[in-house]
Amino acid sequence: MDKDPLSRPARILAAASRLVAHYGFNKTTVDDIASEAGVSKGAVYLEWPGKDELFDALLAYEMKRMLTDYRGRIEADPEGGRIANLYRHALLALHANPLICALYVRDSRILGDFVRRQDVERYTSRLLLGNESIRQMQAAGLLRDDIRPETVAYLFTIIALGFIQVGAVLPMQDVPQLEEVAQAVTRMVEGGLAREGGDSAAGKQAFLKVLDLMMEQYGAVTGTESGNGGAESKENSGG
Amino acid sequence: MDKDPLSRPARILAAASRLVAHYGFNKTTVDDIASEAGVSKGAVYLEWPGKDELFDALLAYEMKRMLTDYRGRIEADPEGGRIANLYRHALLALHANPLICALYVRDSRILGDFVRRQDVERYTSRLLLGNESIRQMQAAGLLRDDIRPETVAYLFTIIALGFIQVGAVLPMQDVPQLEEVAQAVTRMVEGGLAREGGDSAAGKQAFLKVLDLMMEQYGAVTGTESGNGGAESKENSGG
DNA sequence: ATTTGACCAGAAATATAAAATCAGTCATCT
DNA sequence: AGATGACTGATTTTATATTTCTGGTCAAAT
Repeated sequence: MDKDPLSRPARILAAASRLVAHYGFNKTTVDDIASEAGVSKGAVYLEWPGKDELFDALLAYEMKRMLTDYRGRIEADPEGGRIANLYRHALLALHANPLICALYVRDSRILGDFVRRQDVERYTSRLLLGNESIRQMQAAGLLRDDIRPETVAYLFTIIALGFIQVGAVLPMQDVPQLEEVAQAVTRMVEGGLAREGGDSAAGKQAFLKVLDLMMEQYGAVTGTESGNGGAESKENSGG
Repeated sequence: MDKDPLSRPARILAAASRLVAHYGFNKTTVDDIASEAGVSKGAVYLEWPGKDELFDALLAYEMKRMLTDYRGRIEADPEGGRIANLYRHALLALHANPLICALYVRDSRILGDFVRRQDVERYTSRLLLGNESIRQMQAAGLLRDDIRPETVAYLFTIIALGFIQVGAVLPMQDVPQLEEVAQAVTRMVEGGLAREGGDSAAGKQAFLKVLDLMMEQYGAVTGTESGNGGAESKENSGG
């Protein structure tokens, strides 16, 4: 721990991520973040003009981590271009990032007053598979086209919502492994929405391009140069 | 309105249902309920010893309404015994009853302090398709048996959760019709979880028996003798 | 025998003041 | 320059007093 490879802003964001994901925006002070990152409070204000801007940068940082994770999962999957796998990886990448989950479901315990001051819509609006991507999948013959793209997007939103919140609101006695649930969702999407014989490889490439565009949206967040952000392998199943 | 066919306790419960669904348990006073029902406060205490007991009766009343509605939908559907339709009707019956929805997702804005004093688990635990029913469906050859019943139940819970909450947490720009979403869910379940060639009629009969058992659990709530409770045709799609 | 609504005690909401916390600054140190 | 942390005013939290509200009762009315 004597030499942290991450740049200072990245260390601050990582510290903020840990604290905010646990205590929420309101209960996390700039002092907390600074000492967690091993710097002084002044150092934080050398990077960002205020707490709101830091939190803005944090969300962009986490979004990039999540998208990087998502991209990795798709690339590693030979059938990653199929709609069911695309959605499955989206669910898992989302699930692996508590802060983006909180953002997605607008968890006011985490977002606190920030949700009132800032516009969180721009993050959640094109978070999962958007209407355009779904249309693309239909064009590539990977998704049935006798169902409106808006309906598919809505359905995907519903399942993602439930997927994220089920642990928090329903402490069920028998919680299956995360992988098991993800497989069941995949099977449902594959069986009910996918189309046979589409060009999976083309679909993957097309979607990776969409992901790249989304990544660009969040700009070069200060201090994410070292590594991909390390968002992988954070999958605990229970709630 | 000069002669209400409902008995007094039923009128009180119906009034309570309207008020509690809108204002929540905490903000609905016994006086409010009494005047909404057109009786005095004393009359309420002639039926139930206290507010908690009234609310208990209200939940049982609404549960019976929802189950009656559910039963009606299944009976009216020639293919109502298939797992996808069974689940679809469950979603729609659930969606049509705001109070049971609130109970299902433990909406503290509606349940208020009641959730702390009373055990709401006993309602939600066997609300939707339970593990036993799912096993039954597998035995009847209507559901693939290469997936654990617990996983199916969990998946159904996830989708129901998202289905209920999507309107509240995500004011999307393009909200499809309720029927359209329900059909998409049906298609997914049918394509991904159902099995070809099971005995649909037997499945329906078996499940109707389960429903009857559930209904019995909630006993003869005072004042539900007239009609089935009138839970049908209350489907607005938006949130 | 039913039903009512004024009444009461305790709970909840509101108001006010005192204490603690925190976002942001900047003189100082390295 | 680069970084720090004591300092400050505004905000939040805590504590306390006061008022309003509401669950439950019961003598009186129907």
